[in-house]
Amino acid sequence: MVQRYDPHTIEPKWRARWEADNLYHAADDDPRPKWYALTMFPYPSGDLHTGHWYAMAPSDVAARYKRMRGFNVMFPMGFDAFGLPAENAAIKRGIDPRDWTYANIDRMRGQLRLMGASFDWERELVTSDPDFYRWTQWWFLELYKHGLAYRANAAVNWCPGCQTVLANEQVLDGRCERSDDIVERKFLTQWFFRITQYAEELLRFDGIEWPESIRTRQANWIGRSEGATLSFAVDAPGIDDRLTVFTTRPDTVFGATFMVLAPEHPLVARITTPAQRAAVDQYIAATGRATEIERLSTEREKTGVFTGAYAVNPFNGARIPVWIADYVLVTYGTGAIMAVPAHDQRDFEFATKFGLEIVPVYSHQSIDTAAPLAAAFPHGDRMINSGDFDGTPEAEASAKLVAFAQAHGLGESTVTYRLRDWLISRQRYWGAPIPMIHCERHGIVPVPEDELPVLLPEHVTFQPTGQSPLTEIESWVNVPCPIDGGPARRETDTMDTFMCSSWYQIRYADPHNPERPVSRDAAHQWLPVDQYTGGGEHAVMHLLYTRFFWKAARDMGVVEGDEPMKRLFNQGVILGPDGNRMSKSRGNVVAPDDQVAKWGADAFRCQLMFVGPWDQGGPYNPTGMAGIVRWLNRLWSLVVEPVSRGKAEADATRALRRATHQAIRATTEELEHFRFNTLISRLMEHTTAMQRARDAGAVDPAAWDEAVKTAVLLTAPLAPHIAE
RNA sequence: GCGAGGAUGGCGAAAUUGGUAGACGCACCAGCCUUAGGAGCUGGCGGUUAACACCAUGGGGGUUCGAGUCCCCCUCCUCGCACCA
Repeated sequence: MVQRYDPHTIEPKWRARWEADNLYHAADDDPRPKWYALTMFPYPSGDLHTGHWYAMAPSDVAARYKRMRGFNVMFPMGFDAFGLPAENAAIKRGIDPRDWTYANIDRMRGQLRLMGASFDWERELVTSDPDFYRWTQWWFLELYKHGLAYRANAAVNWCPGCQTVLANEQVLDGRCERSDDIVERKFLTQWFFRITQYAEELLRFDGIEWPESIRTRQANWIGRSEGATLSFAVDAPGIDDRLTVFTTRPDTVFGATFMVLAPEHPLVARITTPAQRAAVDQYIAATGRATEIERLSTEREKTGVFTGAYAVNPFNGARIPVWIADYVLVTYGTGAIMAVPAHDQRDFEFATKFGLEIVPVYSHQSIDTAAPLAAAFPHGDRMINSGDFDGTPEAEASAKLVAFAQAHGLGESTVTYRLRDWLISRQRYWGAPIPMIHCERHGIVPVPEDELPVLLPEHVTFQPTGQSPLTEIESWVNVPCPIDGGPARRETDTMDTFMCSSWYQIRYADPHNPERPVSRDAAHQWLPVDQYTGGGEHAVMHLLYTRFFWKAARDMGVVEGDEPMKRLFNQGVILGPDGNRMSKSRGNVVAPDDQVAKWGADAFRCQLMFVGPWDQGGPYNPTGMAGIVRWLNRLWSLVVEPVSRGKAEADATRALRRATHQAIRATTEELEHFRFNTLISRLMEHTTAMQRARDAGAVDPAAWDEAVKTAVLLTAPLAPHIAE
């Protein structure tokens, strides 16, 4: 009696066997070449959803493929366990964030096992374990030692919903990336990482294969801009400050007819004249209330106020008014601009509205520069109204102007970046405490390394007050100063959870090391990641932070090489059958556990991969499951049921062998490029070819055995249980 | 506004460097089988047509012996970025 294909019998059986055999543990001393395959680890939200399967199952296929190709594959899994939802659960339902998180992890661990993925569970890590965050804190101290962590007062993004500050990368369209609340601007003293020190290097992607879209988004985010800083004297009695501006168009400096400072610019208070003070103060108050969204709206009409002060254009001695306006951002360049209304549309609109002078400094073949301009024209032919520079063609103008400025001490060529330093303080409880101590006598003192980890206290009360809940715990906050034992206080902010995910892939190489975050040997053996897979939504957050972190770690001598992940693949987003994002409120959720209970893990894995190209995502097709199940059934029958072996037609044998070898070739090709949908279709064709051979009468034993063996091997990465 | 990607049957999608458009699968239709099932098997399935044949890859032009693929224009969709001086 031949057994029928029954995933519910074979799947648990083989998963238990793999675990008992420790089959997928990647040993450090394995002589085969290593392959580090990594899929982004999940946040323990409580339930493993189809999105997780869509990200992880194909990653597992790729990892299994590499294993079959003779690599010593490490494919680890863990949990990105710090973060706000745990704390929100605590506030909402009175559950301890720790209990909530670890209960979720227990549940998700079980759900992950259903996938039949070849995870190396011996290397599992949980970022909220003291064994892990001890090293997160260690990195903080190292960064501090190397001048890459500092505390500063700055304009920061404040999320009123989350009651904490956010990094620039975590603000999307003026809203909190997590809670969607409109972000406010505040001036606070916070901890930063000096990611800008690596801006130039982060723009290079040498030696790594990352998607063009991610590279472009990172490059745009870093926003390198070449130009010059020019220095203008303030023409006011008793004030000898100079106003420094950044411009990409130093060649238009003779057309600078006024200046504009950001309302928050530190010189505003000093240069404002008594007559203008009231208007200026009112304007600053108004813009302070405006949200980032309102301020950045392109449609919005320009606003601004005259400070009463004047500056002197160092190139032509012109006395030009100094205004403040919120279209100038304090966070970019020097927070001040020279306004050239003839050649910059924003300045043009401002000048037109407030009746300021407009002086073109370029001739233009189709514009009458003597008549009033209808709009700014950014590019022209030759310089005019520019003294000795008149007649210079635009292509040569900037270099000439900068050389002049440099020679006369008026300015210099400068590169500016849009990228800001990474703000990592969070006024929240459920994160790794920043290992710093504030002492009245010694200032900021790092916690000595041998006192790590700074443990998160337990049994905390949660009231989102805008301050870390840790502030309330006097017994934790008050500590002796490490220098003289005198009274001091702990830093009560915790670290951005993106800090944990910036280095987790390093820890997987040596997850239980009590001495170091990673040993030299383990780092050398396993790092960097050979193939990283995950969502592209992290383009300018996690994927940028981890590159920065790696480069810093390299410069500390902890890791080798310039990049943390050699190859990156971004899968698409799997949607509900109705084409919308899966959500309980829409009722379009496909739950992996249900699918496994119904069809088996192999079928669900294959169906997710069969719906379309992996990087494209798209709606899940529940009816399509029938095709996958039919295929697995046909495959099973062909392999386990007896066939008539004997003298086959030469043509039939040849056709079978041809189909088998085409399948081998196609599988290799498709797997190398993550084309799982077409891979499955090729395997289906092979299955059909086998059926045809079997139904034609007797099969050639050698060709048949080869076809069976091949079908099983080629299917193994995709549907590991049935293949086993 | 700028940038990138996309538009192929009823549906998801295939299609090296230009070379039989629609592989594979779903759904559907017909038939077979059966203790009638969310089962299995066989065949059909872009459109018009009795057939021959013709038409067909968002729309319009072009290059070419030959275009889903290359070039130009247009429409729509998706995703980034967006007062960055």
